[in-house]
Amino acid sequence: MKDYFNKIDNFIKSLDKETLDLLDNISTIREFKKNDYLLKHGSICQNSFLIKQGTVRKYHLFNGKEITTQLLFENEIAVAFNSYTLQVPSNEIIQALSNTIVLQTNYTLFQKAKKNNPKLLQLDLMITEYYTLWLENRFIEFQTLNATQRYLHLLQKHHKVIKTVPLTIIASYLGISLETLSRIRANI
Amino acid sequence: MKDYFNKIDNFIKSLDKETLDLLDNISTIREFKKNDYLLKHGSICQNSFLIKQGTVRKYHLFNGKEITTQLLFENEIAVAFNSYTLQVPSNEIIQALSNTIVLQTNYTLFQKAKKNNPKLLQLDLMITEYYTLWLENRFIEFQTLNATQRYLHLLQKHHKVIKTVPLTIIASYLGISLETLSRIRANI
DNA sequence: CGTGCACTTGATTGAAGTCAAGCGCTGTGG
DNA sequence: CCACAGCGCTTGACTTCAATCAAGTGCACG
Repeated sequence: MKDYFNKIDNFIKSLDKETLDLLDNISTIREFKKNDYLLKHGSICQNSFLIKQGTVRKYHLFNGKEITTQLLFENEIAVAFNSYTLQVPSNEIIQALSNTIVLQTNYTLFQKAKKNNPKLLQLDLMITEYYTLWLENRFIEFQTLNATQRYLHLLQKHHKVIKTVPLTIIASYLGISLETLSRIRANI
Repeated sequence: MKDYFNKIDNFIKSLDKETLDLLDNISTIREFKKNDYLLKHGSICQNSFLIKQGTVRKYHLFNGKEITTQLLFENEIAVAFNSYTLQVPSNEIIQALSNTIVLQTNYTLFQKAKKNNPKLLQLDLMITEYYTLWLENRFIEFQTLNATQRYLHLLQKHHKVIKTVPLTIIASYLGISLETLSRIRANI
C-alpha cells in the first residue's frame, strides 16, 4: 500500500515535461474554508481534489445520520468515486475539516487529456488501483475487527487525526456510535 | 453499475482486430472441477479469470473462519485484487463452486501488452473501476443494512445463487453466522 | 445401514445501539 | 461582565441484534 503510494509518486516525478504541462493546464489551485463543501449532495463530481494542505472528509447521509466514508490528508486525492466515474449526481458529500488548499482537476478535461496521452491513462489506473486497495483494506477491517480494534488501528495509522477531528466524525468513520467511541476511549 | 458493465462490453466489441488478437495471445481457456482452487492461499495471483461458465467464490480465512468476499458468475472477472495488483502472496483464495470454464489472462503478459496498446490500458482501467464501484456498493450495504435486509438484497440481485450455493457460504458472504441466516430464512 | 454434511431450532450471551441526563467549555448578546 | 445557549464529550440504564453453544433432523451416498 505505502509502497504503491511511492510508486505513483515516482511515476509522476518521471513524467516528461509535455505530460506535466498537460496536467497543469487542466488543474487549478483552490482554497476552502473549514466546513466548506468541495462537493454537495446531488451534484455531479466534476473534479478530483488533490489535497495540498488541510483535512477533508467524505460522507453520506443515511436515516438522517452522517456516515463518514473517508478521511483525507495532504497528498491524498478526494473524489466521490461513484459520481466521478459515472458522472451522476452524488450521494457522497465532500467537506473541508480545516482550511484547505487543493489542486483541482476537471473530469472532462482529464478524460480528453487521457485520450492523447497513455501516460495519463496509466496514472489514472494507478490512482484508481490505490483507492481500491485502500477500500478493500477498510472493508476487511470491518469484517474482522471489533470497534475497539478498529479505533486502535486508526490511532496507530493517523494519531494526528484524533487531535483535530471531532469524535462524532471519528465515530461515524469507525461505524460506531459516539457513545461507544467515548466508552472505548475511557477504557484506554 | 449495470450500465457500466454494458459500457465495458461495448468497448470490447469495438476493439480492432489487432488488439483482440493481442488479448487472445495472452489468454487461455481453462477448466476447473467443483471445489478446485483457481488461486491458493499464499500464492501470487498471476492471472485474472473471466468466467465463461460456472460459479466461483473468493474468500479468506480469519480466526479459522472462512469469510467469503465475493461470489462470481458468468462474464465476471475473478481476481485477488491485492495480490494481483501488487504481485504479492495472496490472503484471498479463489475457488470453483461448480465445474467451471474460465478464460485466464496472465498478469505479466497483460502488463506488457498494455505498454504498447493504450486500448488495453483503458480496458484495464474500466474493469478496475467496475470492481471499485461494486466494492463501494457492497461496503455501503454493510454500513446501512441489517442482516435481513442484506439477505433480501442478495436474493433480489442473484436469486439463482441461493439454489446452488450452500448456506454456509452465503452466510459468510453476508457477514453473519449460518444460524442467523437460517433464522432469517425461517421468517421468510 | 450408518456416517457425515447441510441445515434448523432453542437457550444463553455479548457487543454495541439507543435514550437520557449531565458536565465543562466557548462565545455571544443583554 | 455575567448569563445562558450550544457544542463536544461523558456516563448510566436499558434494549436489541446477532453470535455462540448445543442438540437435533433429514438426506445423500459409500
